[in-house]
Amino acid sequence: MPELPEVETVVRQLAPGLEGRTFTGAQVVWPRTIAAPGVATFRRTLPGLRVERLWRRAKYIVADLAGDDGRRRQLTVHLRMTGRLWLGDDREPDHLRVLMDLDDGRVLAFSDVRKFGRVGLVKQLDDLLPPLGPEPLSDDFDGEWLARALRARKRQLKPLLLDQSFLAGLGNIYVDEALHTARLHPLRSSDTVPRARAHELAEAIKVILAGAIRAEGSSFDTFYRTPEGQPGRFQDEFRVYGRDGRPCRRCGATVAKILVGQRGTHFCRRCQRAPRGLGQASTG
DNA sequence: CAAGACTCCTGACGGC
DNA sequence: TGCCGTCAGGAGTCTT
Repeated sequence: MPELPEVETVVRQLAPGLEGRTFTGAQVVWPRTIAAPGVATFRRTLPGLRVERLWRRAKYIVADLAGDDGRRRQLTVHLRMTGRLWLGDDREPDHLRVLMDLDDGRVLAFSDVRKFGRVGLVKQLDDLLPPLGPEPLSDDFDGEWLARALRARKRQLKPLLLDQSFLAGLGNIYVDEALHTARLHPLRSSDTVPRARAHELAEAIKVILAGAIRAEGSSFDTFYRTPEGQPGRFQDEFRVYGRDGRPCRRCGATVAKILVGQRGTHFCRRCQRAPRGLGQASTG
């Protein structure tokens, strides 16, 4: 599922072909995909708006738009689970949800098997984006910040790191990978993490995300593909995600899978010690 | 505030 | 072969 590295890859591949182009029209195949405004307003507003810059915030793809008449808007795309965004051809005719025409004759296409993805068009980004924590690859996020932030809360690490208002961009895969690298149990309470381990976790998050971006994301099923149609390569470097029942790549113990907050959670019982007060029963 | 359940969706997959 | 139940999960919402 697209997380920060996958969304970043989409932005990097699309930006050169999209920046400078002007939208000329739009078709909405599945109305609920449009988060804002209404479908009619979306279709009426988009034509004439030129893409000044394509960038990413958390897992949102954002296009800054400007019209000759001085209008300013921002187009947002959230891929959620199975959304795909690409430029140009008529590849993948199935599951198309929104088609946005460009002045060079190409189309910015959004497809989405499970229909969770959303496209928005707003005057101000704050009108659409929920509260978001810092970007994990920015200087705003480091071991010191994380140590304090963990201590200020009292929440299980896994759900906390998935919480976009705490830290932006992580999803199920990279949280499991980062906790494994930092040898922290997913159910451990955030306020019990020692300062040094918080620094390790922050470093793990940065290293893993950067590595995943270099590998153009992770593709372990048929869903995520880059805008150029290629699968990512980071799945080959997974340490725990999807590896339940197989040996831990660090210590050889069998990787466990439990449910945490309705999400499959993979970890090594030997490398990632159960926190005090959590018996075997509650750790799966 | 924390945590769990529920919802939105479809396709893949296991069992019979 | 086909039918049915289950599972997967990002994130918003609601309940405990």
